[in-house]
Amino acid sequence: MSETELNDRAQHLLKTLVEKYIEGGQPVGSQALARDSGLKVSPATIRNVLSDLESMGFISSPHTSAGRVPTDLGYRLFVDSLLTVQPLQNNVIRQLKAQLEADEDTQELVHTASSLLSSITNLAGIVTIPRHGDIAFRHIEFLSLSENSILVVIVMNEDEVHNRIISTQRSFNRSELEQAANYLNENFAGKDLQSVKQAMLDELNETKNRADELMSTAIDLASQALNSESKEGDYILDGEINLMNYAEMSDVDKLRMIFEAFNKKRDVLHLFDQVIKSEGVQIFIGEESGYKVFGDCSVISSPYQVDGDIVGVLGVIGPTRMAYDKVIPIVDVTAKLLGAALNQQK
Amino acid sequence: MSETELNDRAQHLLKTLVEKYIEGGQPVGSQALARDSGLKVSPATIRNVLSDLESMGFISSPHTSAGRVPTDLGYRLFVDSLLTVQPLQNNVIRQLKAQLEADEDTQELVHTASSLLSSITNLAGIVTIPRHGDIAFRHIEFLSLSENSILVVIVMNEDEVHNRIISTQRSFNRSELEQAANYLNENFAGKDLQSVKQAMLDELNETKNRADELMSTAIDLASQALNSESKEGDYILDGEINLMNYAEMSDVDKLRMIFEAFNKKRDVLHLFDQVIKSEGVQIFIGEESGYKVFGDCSVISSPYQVDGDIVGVLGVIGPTRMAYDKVIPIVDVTAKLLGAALNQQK
DNA sequence: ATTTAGCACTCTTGGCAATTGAGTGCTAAG
DNA sequence: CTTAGCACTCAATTGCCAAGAGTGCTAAAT
Repeated sequence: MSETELNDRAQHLLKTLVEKYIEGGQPVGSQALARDSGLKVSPATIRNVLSDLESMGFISSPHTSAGRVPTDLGYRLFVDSLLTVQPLQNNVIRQLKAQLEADEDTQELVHTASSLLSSITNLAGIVTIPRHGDIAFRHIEFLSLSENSILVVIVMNEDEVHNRIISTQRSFNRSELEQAANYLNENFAGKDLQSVKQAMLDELNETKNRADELMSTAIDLASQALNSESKEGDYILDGEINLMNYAEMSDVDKLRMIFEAFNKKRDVLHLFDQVIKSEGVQIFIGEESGYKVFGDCSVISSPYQVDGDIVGVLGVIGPTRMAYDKVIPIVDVTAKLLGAALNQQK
Repeated sequence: MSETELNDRAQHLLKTLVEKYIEGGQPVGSQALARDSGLKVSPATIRNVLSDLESMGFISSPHTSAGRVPTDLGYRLFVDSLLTVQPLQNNVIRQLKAQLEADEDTQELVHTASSLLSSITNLAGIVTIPRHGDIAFRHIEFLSLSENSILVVIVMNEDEVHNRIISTQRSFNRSELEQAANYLNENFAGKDLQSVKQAMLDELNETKNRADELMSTAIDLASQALNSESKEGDYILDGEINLMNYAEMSDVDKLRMIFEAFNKKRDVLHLFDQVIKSEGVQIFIGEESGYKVFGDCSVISSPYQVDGDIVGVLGVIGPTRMAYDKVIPIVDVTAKLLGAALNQQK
């Protein structure tokens, strides 16, 4: 059989093989398949099929006398066209909904989502901090801390509070700071962050001419604080420890590298950048992710949206051998429910 | 030899044994000791001494034909009276100082301290959030988010900003909120948090009579927000991953339990509670900590103080077999420098 | 009384078959 | 195209042996 297309039987066998391997973690042999596939064929026949599947790259055997194990490609075919996803249990949905709706602010929400993902799937849960295309400046407050340091509190969007301490050349008294804050609040509240920045810069040039030092400094301070607020992507991780439960992660070295990657964040964010562009659940299997560290892992992820705009990505990461049928719908609805909860908050 | 007191030679041998074991990680035998102890005695003599040390519980042998390994008790004697601590290199002190002084706020400082501890020692660094006996109320701000939720921003002490969203029965307009904030800021700024709370409660009763609804609500809001601010002990952990580098931690199960303990925080905080009461560096070796999870770990910790008051604890945690002579002084000076940096910030 | 050499003993470690068992690939017959 | 039969491969286990490290004990030496 040298066709490129797989016939039904081959597909069915691949499917049961992957299912059995996911369940048991042991290489699956022809006997076991003959017994459990439901097909009325002998092990020998199955061996022929397996041999084909192997030469097509869907499965491989660790060594001669072991059974077969799915390759990344095998998993790929499995999730793309063989998988029958488990319908999500109602109580899981209810649990998710209840927990997410209880939260009051964005930060909490993101944490809860991450924690729910990890605890329900027993994998590591990741949720990126949502970033709105238009960050609306809302309110600013200056507080003098000492001679030459000022605490700036900025509220953006609905409920995001940021605070930064900035150093100044000279000291300001309370009324100066109050005036500056008032000025900024009255003129810029509700405006888009980008345009605020621009307006501030323009203003800065103008006021410099007018030598209105206070305003100039106020603007300076605010934009300093705003600038350093471009944290540009961060995520909340939860349940990394779950990964330690899996046999395929029993190598401490591998584990360490994965944990290091989590700490550095760069790679994970990069990976998620690809997800943010597309809709729906996205799956990276093993090497597909492009990162060697995650060579034995799969990532199941989905963007989530507020107001129809994608504002972030969430997902789970775990061993390649994971229960895709259960995890995929969980990631899917969590993304939807998180979006809904964020929407409601407005 | 059945004395309870150890003679000089026995002490010296225990010392070199511990040193050699810390260095090499292998059980140390009589030959090795005869060679490296500097004593002019034969292995046979040393064996006699080792036998005594073993029966006194300071060392033990994994099996008959292996050398000896220090027990927790052996380590204890070692750190208590045999250890010669390494004087800290000047450039390490300079590095610590420079990095800590660069930080502007308490949060940053605590993070930096934790990160420095872990990176210098290659162990896990822990720093508890400082807690001042008198938390001074400084400034409050209300911002209406929606119909029935209000964002409360409270600044306490020098630079600690907390924000909370609270739900309200009815909606407030901007000037109402401004008035309320002004009232609180004018009357309570600078006061101790406890007395503010009390004053607020008193005020609340009064104003209820006067039916001054706005003030009453303002006070209510503020105290609600303040109440939920009693997070009562938390710490910043850094470099857990370092622990994965040690051979004695190569058991994934053990590692997982330790990481779980870090996540739950309870046990670590409990342990640190004992440190906060005493001055100077405190060491828990293996089982001494009282927590099975840390049975193979030692904790080296020290309280740190601001204005002469102990406000927190920092330390490192790592395998029992660690370089005590180097780590102890590092923890010591880090505690002092963190205290100094916090002081300076005021 | 302490130290030490000598020696028997114990226990781990590594290497080297031998055996077992699972699973395969091939071939020839159905 | 399917399947029974069979030889073959390879990992995993077992038992065994030798080497090496280190000990404890005893008896002699200091």
